Amino acid sequence: MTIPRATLIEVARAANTSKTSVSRFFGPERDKLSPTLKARIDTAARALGYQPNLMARGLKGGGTRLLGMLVADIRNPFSVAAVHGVEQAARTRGYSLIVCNTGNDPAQEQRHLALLSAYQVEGLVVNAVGAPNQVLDSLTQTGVPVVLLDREIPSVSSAVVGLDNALAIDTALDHLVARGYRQVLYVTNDPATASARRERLERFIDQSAKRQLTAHVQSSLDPARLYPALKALKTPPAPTAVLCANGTATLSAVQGFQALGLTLGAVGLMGIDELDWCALVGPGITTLAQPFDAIGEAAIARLLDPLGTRITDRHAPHLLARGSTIHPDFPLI
Amino acid sequence: MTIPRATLIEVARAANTSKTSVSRFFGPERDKLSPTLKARIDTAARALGYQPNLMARGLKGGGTRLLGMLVADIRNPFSVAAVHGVEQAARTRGYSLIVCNTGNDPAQEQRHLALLSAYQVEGLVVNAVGAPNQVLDSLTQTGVPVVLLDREIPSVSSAVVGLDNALAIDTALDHLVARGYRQVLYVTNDPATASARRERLERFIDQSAKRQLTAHVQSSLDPARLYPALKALKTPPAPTAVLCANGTATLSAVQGFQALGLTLGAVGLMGIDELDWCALVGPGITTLAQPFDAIGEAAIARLLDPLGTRITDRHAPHLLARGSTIHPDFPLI
DNA sequence: CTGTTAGCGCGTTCAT
DNA sequence: ATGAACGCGCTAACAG
Repeated sequence: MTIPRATLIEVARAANTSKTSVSRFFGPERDKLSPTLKARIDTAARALGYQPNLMARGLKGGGTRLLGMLVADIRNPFSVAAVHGVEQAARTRGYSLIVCNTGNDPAQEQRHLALLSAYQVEGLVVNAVGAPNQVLDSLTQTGVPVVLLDREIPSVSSAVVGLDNALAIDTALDHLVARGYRQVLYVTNDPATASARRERLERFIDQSAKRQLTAHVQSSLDPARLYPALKALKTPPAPTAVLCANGTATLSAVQGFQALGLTLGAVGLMGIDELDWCALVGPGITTLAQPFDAIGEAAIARLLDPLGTRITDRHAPHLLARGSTIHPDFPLI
Repeated sequence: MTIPRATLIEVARAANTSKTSVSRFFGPERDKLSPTLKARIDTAARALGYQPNLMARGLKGGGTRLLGMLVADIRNPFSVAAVHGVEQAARTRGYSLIVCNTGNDPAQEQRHLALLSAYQVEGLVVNAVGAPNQVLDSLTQTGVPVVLLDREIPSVSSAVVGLDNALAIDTALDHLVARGYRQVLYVTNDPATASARRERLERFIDQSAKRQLTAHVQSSLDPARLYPALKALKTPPAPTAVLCANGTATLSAVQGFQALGLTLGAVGLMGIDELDWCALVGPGITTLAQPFDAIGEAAIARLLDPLGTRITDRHAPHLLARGSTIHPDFPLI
């Protein structure tokens, strides 16, 4: 009982005209049609419930108006926000987005990349997990623009769009210093696997020294390694804060605080990435929010406006100061 | 400097054979080729970096292997989990997913539906916000299977896959009763706009009566209306709990608890939908988690296995009991 | 302004 | 086992 979908030809027949005119009616050349013809086509198309087949259109060279996005882990709030930002920007320009989740698996990443290319996407936003050089190179070679989101890939020269990591670290340290903390433990998950984590870590080491802070680094979120590091903060020699490299690290740190009975504020806590619950835990957790709308817009702009050399790739974070960085000895006025 | 993507014909030429053989090589008829030919084609294709054009394939009737998913609000954790579940199930069967976010806007919903149909998706998973009867009907009429996720649509007969709402409410009430609560405030956002909310609310009214609980309903999350309702719970006549219809309601309730100084447990709190932070707030918030893997799998099964009449559409929640439903007068043994 | 013709890249008969 | 020819739905020259 399934009626096949109406085609251009059927509409043309019903409207007593040719394919071309109908095609024009749905394209940018609609003006070049006489009012009478337009009316005829309109009624015919409406009556048949006609909808252009975007696939066939893409075949000829009209473009698929499809963009691909590769995400490391869709369940990570960072990815969700990024997808949303990119999607918004894409829709604004009349593009749709195929989102693929790699689940942090490089093999999946390769497969999905191949798949997206097979779907003739006109551009690709990649939040990489592995280093799919080959695929990406062959892709750019065929003229498909690629933008890297948050993470760069060794030997891939595409633009990287994301947070200004150096500025983020600087902002965080400035805030912690202003709030009276003199010693900082930096908590991050494996810096080897993502360029953004490396950038942040390096900047932290560099700038904490410049600010004369006592700095420590904990580069594993495994409780067996993280908790001892936190425990050492219980009776600190100076006001001490924990700075978390991203949302995942913040989550682990908060769990650690609760498990070990640390008091938010007495030991400061601050994280990069804003999460739903950061305002809810205890006195609220101070965070640096990423401007995902701007980032998504920039990614799409890089993809679709090849001329745009003045596009901002590195975006400033937004500080959300809350109770977790108020030390009891330095209450706010 | 962009080299156009290699086509079937070019591979054929390079391998000194015909289009057909190359086509067979990439299709299910690969066995029907002689080993020598297979080898020739393989090297040629590899050398040219050939990848079949899935768009062109779809044109002839081979199917696009594309599925569409429409989501009410991608930033809602419910949607994220649902997308993930559906995507997993789709990939397992070799299908890709175009995810469209309606942002709770019925107009956008209509547009995206039209778009997905234009992309020749072979099936559609819809988490509706409005009531796009027309589009959906014409879609099913052309043979595109549709599955409704969580929310049914008036006068659309497609299967609805999601949580077993009645069972969820029953489970919640049983838990609250077992934990000693005798009075329950049910907090929900507008029940008019989503069938799942209605189902839950009705079941709550029905079953709370059956269990001889004193029941109240608060059907707005606006602080101006919600907070007074919560305030009334501060000095309750009997052990009282708040039951939240979904993650959004839980968030609002927690904020209310904090703003009004209610103690979790002394006033019980329980929510449908598990969220990252539920384990972190105070003594932890008791929730009912939705089994999204099973739900996604069921949705895809309904779409792709037309024979499957034994598919389970309504799925049992998973109780995560935590401290927010431990009343001080009834500590656990 | 409008219609005619020729592909786009691929799967699919139907021959060989 | 292999290849030639046709058509999918549409857009892009190219006429009128």
